[in-house]
Amino acid sequence: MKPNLYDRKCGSRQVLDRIGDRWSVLVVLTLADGPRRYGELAERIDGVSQKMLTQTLRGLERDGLATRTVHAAVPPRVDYELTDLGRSLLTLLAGLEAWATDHLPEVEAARDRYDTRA
Amino acid sequence: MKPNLYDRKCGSRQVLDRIGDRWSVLVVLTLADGPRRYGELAERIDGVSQKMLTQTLRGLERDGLATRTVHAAVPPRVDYELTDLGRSLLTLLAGLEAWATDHLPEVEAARDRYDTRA
DNA sequence: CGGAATCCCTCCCGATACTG
DNA sequence: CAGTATCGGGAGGGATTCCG
Repeated sequence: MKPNLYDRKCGSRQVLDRIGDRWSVLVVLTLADGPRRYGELAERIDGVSQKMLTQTLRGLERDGLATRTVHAAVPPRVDYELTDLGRSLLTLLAGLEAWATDHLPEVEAARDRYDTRA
Repeated sequence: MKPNLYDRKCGSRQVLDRIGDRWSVLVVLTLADGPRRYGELAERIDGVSQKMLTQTLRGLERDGLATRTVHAAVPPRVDYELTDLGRSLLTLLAGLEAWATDHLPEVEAARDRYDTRA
């Protein structure tokens, strides 16, 4: 049976939920150019709390989109990296990022129109 | 100045937030094949409440992604339809839908592995 | 039929403090 | 440095009721 995105019990909807998560998208995009340390991610992604970053990374790890590598050293060093699966998603997310920046003016114009009229 | 997705004050992030909204994605996909009535949308999208559907449609309308057309008739009839801007986004979202269904088995397998190990 | 308005509650998320 | 643990506020969202 074909996965039905519109059925709330279908797993594909849960996959979409992960994609839809704001932090997941930003984290995956940040991992585009290769492995990153925890601290690097925290620094690059403005506004993310420690808690949400960790939680997001665990989620990505659980879904097989990223790997977590602990280097035995002092101070501790942990690297996160996209898996093949994660990279296959990256392509699509990069498209979304491009769309968001490309069409930002149109969206903002539409909002102004809507708000002033209403 | 180039829009910076990682800056929380940047408008592009707000655009991403709309994309990230679970109901928005489903509504846009449901509008793929042409105009739909309010009731049709409510029926096809499992689990959406009246309130969230209306709220989502208002949001899409505000951002210029969809139009709302009221037909003067009894009983009332309201059609929603994607704009050109909305259709340009549809392409990307359809890609996400395909990814979600295609890679669902891999994601579920990864989850099982993660959960049994932990 | 297609909403708007209200109540109400959950749980998401941020802030803070502590640890290996 | 890279987390975990805990607490509390606030927004998101469901259920219900009423309206044009």
